[in-house]
This record gives sequence, C-alpha cells and structure tokens, in this order.
Amino acid sequence: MQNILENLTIGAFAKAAGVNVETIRFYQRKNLLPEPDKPYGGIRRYGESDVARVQFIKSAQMLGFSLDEISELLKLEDGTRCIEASKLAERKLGDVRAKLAVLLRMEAVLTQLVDSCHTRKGNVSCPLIASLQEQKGVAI
Amino acid sequence: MQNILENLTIGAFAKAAGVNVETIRFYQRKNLLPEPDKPYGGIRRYGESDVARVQFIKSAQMLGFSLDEISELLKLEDGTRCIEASKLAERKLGDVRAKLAVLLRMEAVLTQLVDSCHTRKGNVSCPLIASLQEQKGVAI
DNA sequence: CGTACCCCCGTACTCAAGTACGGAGTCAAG
DNA sequence: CTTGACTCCGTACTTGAGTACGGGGGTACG
Repeated sequence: MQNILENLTIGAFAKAAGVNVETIRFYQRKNLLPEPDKPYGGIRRYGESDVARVQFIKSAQMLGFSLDEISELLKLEDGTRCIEASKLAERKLGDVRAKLAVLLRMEAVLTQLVDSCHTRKGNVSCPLIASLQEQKGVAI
Repeated sequence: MQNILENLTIGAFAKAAGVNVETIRFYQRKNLLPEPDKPYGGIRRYGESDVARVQFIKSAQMLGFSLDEISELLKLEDGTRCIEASKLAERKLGDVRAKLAVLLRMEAVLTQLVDSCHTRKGNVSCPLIASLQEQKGVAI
C-alpha cells in the first residue's frame, strides 16, 4: 500500500471517495470536512484521511443519520473534553442501539423467509411488521 | 388491551401512528398504504394494522431505507411467490447485514469511549472513522 | 338552524441533501 | 505562450419526503 492517496486535487479526491466534487464543497460549507488552506492563489490538496472522512459520512448516512447528526459524531472523532464527549456519546449510543435492535429483528425475519423459501414452494409472506411491533412491548 | 384502534378516522389514525394526516395521504399516493374503500360519499376508516404499517415505515426510515426500498420490504410483508420473494429477501438481507456490520462497529467504539471517559478525565477522541476503515479490508 | 370540526382532494410550498452551471483564475504539456 | 483540463466560488436548479393551504362537502351539538 503506497500513499497514492496523498496530495490529491479536489477532483481526484472526489473520485477516490466515490462522490462528486460538488458534494465535497457542499460538505466543506457544512463544516463536515476541513478546508485545507491553499498556497495563496493556488489549489488545495487532500489526503487519505479526507477520503476516509467522506466515506464515514456516507456510511453513517446509509444508517439513517442526518448530516447534522453526523457532524456530532465527527465531533467525537475529532476529540472533545470528556464531560461533553461522554454525554454526546451516550446519546449516540442510544440511537445506535435502537437501530441495532430493529435491524436484528429484520435480519432474523428475512433469514427465516429465505430459509423457508428453500424448503417449501408457493407463496410466502414475512412478518416484518409484527416482529417490530412486539419490540415495543419488550423492555430493553 | 381493547381494540380501541379500530374504526379510526384518518385524523385519529394519524395521531395513533404519530404522523400527520398529510403524511398518511402521501403514503397512500405512493402505495405504501392501502386506501380502504369508503362507503360512497362517506369517510374511510382505518385499523390497528394500518397503524402498525406506518410505524414500520417510520422505523425502516430511521435505518436509512428510502420509501422505494421500504415499498419492497412491504412487498415481502404482503406476500409474494417464493421465487421472487427469496431473491428480494436475499438482497435486503445483504443491505441489512451491511448496516449491522457498521452499526456494531460504531457501538463498540462508542461504548469504549464512554467507558474510558468514566475512568480517565481530560480530552478524548474516538476512532470512529478508523474503525469503519478496517472493515473494508476485512472479508465478510 | 348555524357553526364548528372533521373529511376529501388537489395544488403549491418547504427543507435537506445534493447537482448543475458559468465566469474567472491556474497550471502543465506541447 | 497558448490551449485544454482543472480549480474556485457563487448562484440556481433538482429530488425525496413531506407540509401547508383552500374550496367543497358531511355531521354533530347547542
């Protein structure tokens, strides 16, 4: 692994991160990405950590976090004083665990569906809704 | 538990589901909810299963599924022939597991952060990004 | 009987998260 | 030293997911 991923122009950076240039700029305006300072009148350069940061944003988005929430997660990444960090982290942990609970249910139901399709034929349905309903009655 | 949740007007339905009336109508236009037929010139009535369906939609949205994806999940719920169902379910299972993998990492990192804040003081940061990066190298 | 609160349906507006566009500057290759 | 590709930055447009608005109709109660 060489550090091909250093000294990237914004175009190469965007390509490496799998988004387009405008998205990068958009994230910079939102302060999700640092805007590296540029050699006066020149062009900015980006590196591997920037790429990873964008990929993190994208992953978190897939999990239903909004950019505002992601910006909080990034605050944790970037480091804060323990008192605030731990408060924030605990909240986020709550969100994460709630999502996990739902996803685990879904996984179970879908797995069962696939299995039963392998053994039986014909029509099947899949109690996704019911599986989540029970959850509400159950203590966490 | 009485079935207070039967014979609801759209207003009561929306309230029970925790969304507003326009959202219900919007979902109906998108065919995420069945539009019960109404006594000609009268008003439509809704029941518990409709409420559960909306709550399912909301849960799935929190997990980053789009309404189009949710409509596929609902197809599974509503029952289809095995051949298609199982294909679809397998794809969805892939999505679900990918999300799970990321969430589990996040949970681990956040938990660790909270723990280490309880024992140490000062500044902390939290390798959220790094934890997801490793994932890409690892076989699933 | 009227008036107040729903329902129905259609159109129009909003907000988050991008995407697209365009003029001006920069830079590397020929 | 020009040309073509790329950067910079600002403004404007688009899309998904709702929200709001408004006219026309029940009905229920005071």
